[in-house]
Amino acid sequence: MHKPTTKDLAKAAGVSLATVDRVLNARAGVRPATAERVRQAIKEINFVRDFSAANLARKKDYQLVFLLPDHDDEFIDQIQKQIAGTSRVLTHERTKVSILRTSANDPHRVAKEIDNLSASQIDGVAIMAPETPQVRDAILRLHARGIAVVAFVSRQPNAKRTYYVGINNEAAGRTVGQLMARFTGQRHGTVLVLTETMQSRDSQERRHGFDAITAKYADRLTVGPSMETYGDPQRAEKIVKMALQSQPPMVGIYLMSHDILDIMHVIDDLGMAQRIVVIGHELTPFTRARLVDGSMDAVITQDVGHLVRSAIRMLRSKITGMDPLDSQERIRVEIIMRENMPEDA
Amino acid sequence: MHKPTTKDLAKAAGVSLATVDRVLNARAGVRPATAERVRQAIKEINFVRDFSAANLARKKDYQLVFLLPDHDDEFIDQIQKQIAGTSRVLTHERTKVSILRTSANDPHRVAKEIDNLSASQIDGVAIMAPETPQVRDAILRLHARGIAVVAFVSRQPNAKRTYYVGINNEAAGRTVGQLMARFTGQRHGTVLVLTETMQSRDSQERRHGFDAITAKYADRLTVGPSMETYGDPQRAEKIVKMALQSQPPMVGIYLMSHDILDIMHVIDDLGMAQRIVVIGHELTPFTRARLVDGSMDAVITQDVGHLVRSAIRMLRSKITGMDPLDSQERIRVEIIMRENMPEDA
DNA sequence: CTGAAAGCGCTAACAA
DNA sequence: TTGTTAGCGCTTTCAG
Repeated sequence: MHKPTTKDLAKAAGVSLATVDRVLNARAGVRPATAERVRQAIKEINFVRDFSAANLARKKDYQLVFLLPDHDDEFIDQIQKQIAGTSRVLTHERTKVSILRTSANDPHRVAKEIDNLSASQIDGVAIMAPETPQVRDAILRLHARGIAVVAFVSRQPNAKRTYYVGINNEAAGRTVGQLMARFTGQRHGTVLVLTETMQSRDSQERRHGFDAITAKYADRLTVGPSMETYGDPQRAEKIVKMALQSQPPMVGIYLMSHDILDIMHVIDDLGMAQRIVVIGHELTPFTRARLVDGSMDAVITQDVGHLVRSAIRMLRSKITGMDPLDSQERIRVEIIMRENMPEDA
Repeated sequence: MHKPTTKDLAKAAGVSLATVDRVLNARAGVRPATAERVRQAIKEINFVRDFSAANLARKKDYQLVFLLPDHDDEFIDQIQKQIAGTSRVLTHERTKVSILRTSANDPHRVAKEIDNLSASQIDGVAIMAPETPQVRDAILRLHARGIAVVAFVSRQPNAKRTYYVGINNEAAGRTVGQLMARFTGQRHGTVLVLTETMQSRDSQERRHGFDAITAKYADRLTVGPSMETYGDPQRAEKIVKMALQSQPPMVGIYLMSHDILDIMHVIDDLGMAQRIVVIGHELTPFTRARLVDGSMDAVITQDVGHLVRSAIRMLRSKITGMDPLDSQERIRVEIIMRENMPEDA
């Protein structure tokens, strides 16, 4: 027998195609009894919807937008590139995605931007923005308007029902901790933790995971407090120089932010990268080069292409009601060294 | 303006829908001049095909098969599970995949099986089998019959035009080498390399990569020849016990095959796993447990779900002529430790 | 509240 | 060699 279609379903339930369609799409105007009859028939004949046929008939393009911080760094850059690279494939899936940049540090502006979105013809939004009450509320407003939302790269734990597409930052921190411990061999010394800011929840989670592991090595590793650079190279330099004086001597540096160009240049200038274990986040052209020349030892990263595709799939599945393949959506905490660096950009 | 359809294309080229369809699908019976006219029009109006509509109209299911070795181990098991898990999603894509098991060590049987396939109603095959002349020829016969083929997990470098879905084994070996060097700290000692067999090209590639890195640490690491267990626990035990006598003492073990249950039990019984760095391949329930209890230090793996999906996508794209998104198909050499172990099975 | 019928973009007989 | 036409499985007016 062939796979049952809406026609079969209509026959089985003793109704017309239109009615079948109505209950399939949970539209109003069907007597509860009738609806129930259809639902029964679905079980009986084991009906499964053909979504591509539905999309074809609907003749509708799904409009998605990525809301990204307007601050420019390599990581954001990669995200943009991946979004662009995906769009060709998306044409075949009746999906259009655009990018919107907004000031990451002004919660009100972000919230405003989100509200604008909910007014326009948008079906889904991936939001990358620090968690704030304003943003959280704006997200809830999106939900209320029936617009699909996912939290992208930055978790939004207080915006209920908001799926998170991104790495588990605590696991990432733990992983760095373990690598730091192992890569420093049996050496005794201090470890410097450097970040742009500890304001963000991501940083806090990473630090938490990092400490959980390094605590086990307290007999030989002394981990200082997280030093914040506020994106200021001068400040970064002072911090690193200071740390160099420490007793016992410095054996490792954990670069916690993904924006680490300035900091790495400072470390370079002091000529210590080769002697010290340096571990950071995100695989970018810059960190890639550092892994190759040995000035960084490992990078913890999330596959940006996967991140983008996963966000899109999740949005689409929320919009169409078709549920996703969970195992495909899990974002892995990847360890990259020179030896297992993927070849492409 | 709306996205151009075949109708627009027909109008633009001054031909009928049927003719458009013929050139789109490279079918015979079109005068070259006419075909050219259509091709011109495609450029001009920037036409892109709607594949899901095409599939709908074709009313055809794509039949794919995975040809797997009939030897049972955890890795094969995971592959089967992932194939099963993917099938739900595949229903929406008009794709049916089945699994065929065959004796991996008998090239003639494998080739026979492949030939049978080419007789039946199959559109694409993913083949996991050691490279042999027989298999290579059988694969070429598939190509000749217009059946899509990919080499799955095992490369087929001599079967021309056969795309490989799997990890770069040399890079995997290099990665293990680097981890071994770093995880052993500054210690001096010997490293045991254990494998089921060195017959397979995969093993040779891994070994090659491994040596390339450990050679740099020759001053403190002595790496012995690859010891083959032939799947015999007794033999494994003898080898390991022998290695334990070595001077300088053993500091690490590289388990090169993915079938390592027996070997690990031997290592356990000798009570040395905790003192020695043990690195192996593939994340399975078994290796997962070893990472947790600390008897293994790291595992190099390829995401099996990704592997399966990628093979399917490549086959489908070969069949439909729709080209894939390269960046999505790159299979990564993943490093898994206890800290970054993905949660699910 | 329910149904009949036209059509989404493409394919595949069947005619011409 | 080319065109006409009836669908594929589903949605969506528009009547009833």
